[in-house]
Amino acid sequence: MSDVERTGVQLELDGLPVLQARRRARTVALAERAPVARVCIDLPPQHLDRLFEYAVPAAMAETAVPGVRVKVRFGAQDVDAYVIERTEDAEHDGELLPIRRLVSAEPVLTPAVARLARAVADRWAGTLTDVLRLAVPARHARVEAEVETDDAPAVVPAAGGTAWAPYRGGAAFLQHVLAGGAPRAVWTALPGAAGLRWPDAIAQAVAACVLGGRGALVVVPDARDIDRVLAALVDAGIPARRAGGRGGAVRLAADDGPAVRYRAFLAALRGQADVVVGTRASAFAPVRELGLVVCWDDGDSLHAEPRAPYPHVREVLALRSELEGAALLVGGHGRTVEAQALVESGWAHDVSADRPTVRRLTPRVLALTSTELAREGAAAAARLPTPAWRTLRDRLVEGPVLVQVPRAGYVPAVACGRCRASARCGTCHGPLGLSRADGVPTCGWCGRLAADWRCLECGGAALRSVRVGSERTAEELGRAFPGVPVRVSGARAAGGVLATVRDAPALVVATPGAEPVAPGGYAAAILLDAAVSTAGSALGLLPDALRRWLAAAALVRPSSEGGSVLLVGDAEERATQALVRWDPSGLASRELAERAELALPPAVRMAALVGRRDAVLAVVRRVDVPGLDVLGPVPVEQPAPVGALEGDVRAILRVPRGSGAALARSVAASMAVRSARREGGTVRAQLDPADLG
DNA sequence: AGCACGCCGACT
DNA sequence: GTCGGCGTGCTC
Repeated sequence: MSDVERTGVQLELDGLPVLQARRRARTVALAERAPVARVCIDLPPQHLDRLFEYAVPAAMAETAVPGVRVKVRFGAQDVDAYVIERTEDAEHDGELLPIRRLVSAEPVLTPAVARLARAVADRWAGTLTDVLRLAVPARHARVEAEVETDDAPAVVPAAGGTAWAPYRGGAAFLQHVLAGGAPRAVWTALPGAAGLRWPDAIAQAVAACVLGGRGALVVVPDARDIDRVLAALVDAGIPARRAGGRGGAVRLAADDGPAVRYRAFLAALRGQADVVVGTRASAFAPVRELGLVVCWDDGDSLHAEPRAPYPHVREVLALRSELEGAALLVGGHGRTVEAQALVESGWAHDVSADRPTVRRLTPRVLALTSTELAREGAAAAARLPTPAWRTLRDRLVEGPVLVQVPRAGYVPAVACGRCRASARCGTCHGPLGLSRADGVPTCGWCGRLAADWRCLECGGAALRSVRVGSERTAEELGRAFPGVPVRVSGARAAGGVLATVRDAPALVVATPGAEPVAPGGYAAAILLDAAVSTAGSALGLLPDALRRWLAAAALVRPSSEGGSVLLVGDAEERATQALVRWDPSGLASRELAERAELALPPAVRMAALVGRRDAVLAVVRRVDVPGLDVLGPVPVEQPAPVGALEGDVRAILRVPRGSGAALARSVAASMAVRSARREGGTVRAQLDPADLG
């Protein structure tokens, strides 16, 4: 191509209309080297998910580099785009339009992240544009222009891995990371003394990585966990990055606001920070020379991205570790079936403690089921049976006691006092609940008050509680233990989620995931309403219930210090035993075997297609993969899940595990045909759907 | 997505 | 005879 391009008058060719007449003749001097930019256009339709080529004007020869945002003319509109690569020659045979404008000279999309985003789009049958919207934060021009002086001292991490001592393979993992390797580990974390807990273990792994000259990325479920890891990183010699400094860690969370988020993003991009600790979207953070990626508590639903194409942090980081030659650490107190599959396929090492170590570090765990309580007589039926009450009383002398309640609120569900039928809203048939002792029952779906409620089954007018929430529990315990302070922690609690509580006698009532940390460990934990946690038929229900119990139990002192955990209620037997034995991988392994027998994920790969019936059927018909099994479509359950409308159907596509990539490719192709033809309605395609119902 | 072109119904 | 419906096709 010549360095001066004439986008000239297009004459009629045989049979071709004068389509290109609007490309006005204009002379643009082009870049001498690599005058072609291949760009990803920011438009949603699936059939536009490919690169388009534009000419690079000479004025942008040095600035329109891969990764920068540009404006280009696409059809009749000006659209945003990312330069993905620069090449000498165009593949497109036809005139190339010049890039119109450079939005910013900052190459925010690194080649590594661009490759990852492409792989994620392919894996989840989505578009590159959709993934880039998750991966790259909104630009903040003022932050981008901030200049820094270079005066802060460089960061020198400390060597050491004491927090890994309890785990078989832990020291080897760290050694391998330090030496520049890319080991993959699934880790079951245990409780420990201050300085030896999961944030410390992660911090020490990160320190080994940084000491070995590479950057690290830690993704945790929520902001509170970010703070815990950052605090542990300070102890490991990696302080928060200071302006003007080299090295250190930054927090990257969407709810920090655009300026703070973009500043942290730029610090990683520019290599000023070598450690990123963040939530979900930070799985795509542009860490330089990435040596280690960590996914903490991969069973937490916050790791599942709710926006298309619905990627999961664990899987994104697994992909990333392969693409960038980085080590992978997937850890938690529990063990997900998916993580167990990584171990059993031989892809990742199991890093966990042997039985004596587990017994030494964990509290004593007891299950108070109705069989255990049979000899207690009438008191057995109580929500807080006598043995649990005794434990509370005895352990409260030693320090704080944690009470985990599966439900928030006061009385989230009520039933007819006469016939026990669950109380439903007279208008929409949603579930009724109480928010206060003297309150009127309220519908959980439409919010209507049910002042003059009558049972639809028997006409009774009296209500009874069937589920008791954290607020009511706190009230009851306060009465049972007068003089003991009661704290409530939860997203919907008056004081919100508490990060810590003092090492003094107190009753700490928390919903799962909102348990505050007691620096010296809780004296005991009571896990209430165990039956609620394992009721239902959702996939992964048991390992998930165990994960929530273990998260609370892991905050309790070891049995040698009197620490004890009581599970109260008749939960599912295997989950109960797994807690008593503190054996999450055993439960996950059995669950995995069962899934293989029933042809359920992760033994197979699935795609869910949700939308109007004819639209879903059209997409399904074009999917062609060897071994494809089409289930449904069936009407989606009520209330409809997020994004689904009433009357929508869902089809499930199932293929053998090895055909997962082909399934994603075929679904994406069918969705592309759909968008090109503008078939009506909406169809949401989701690979590895979390809620299989 | 947006906009061109192209082929069939009710009207200045 | 035209103006205009929205069904395909294309956009570097």
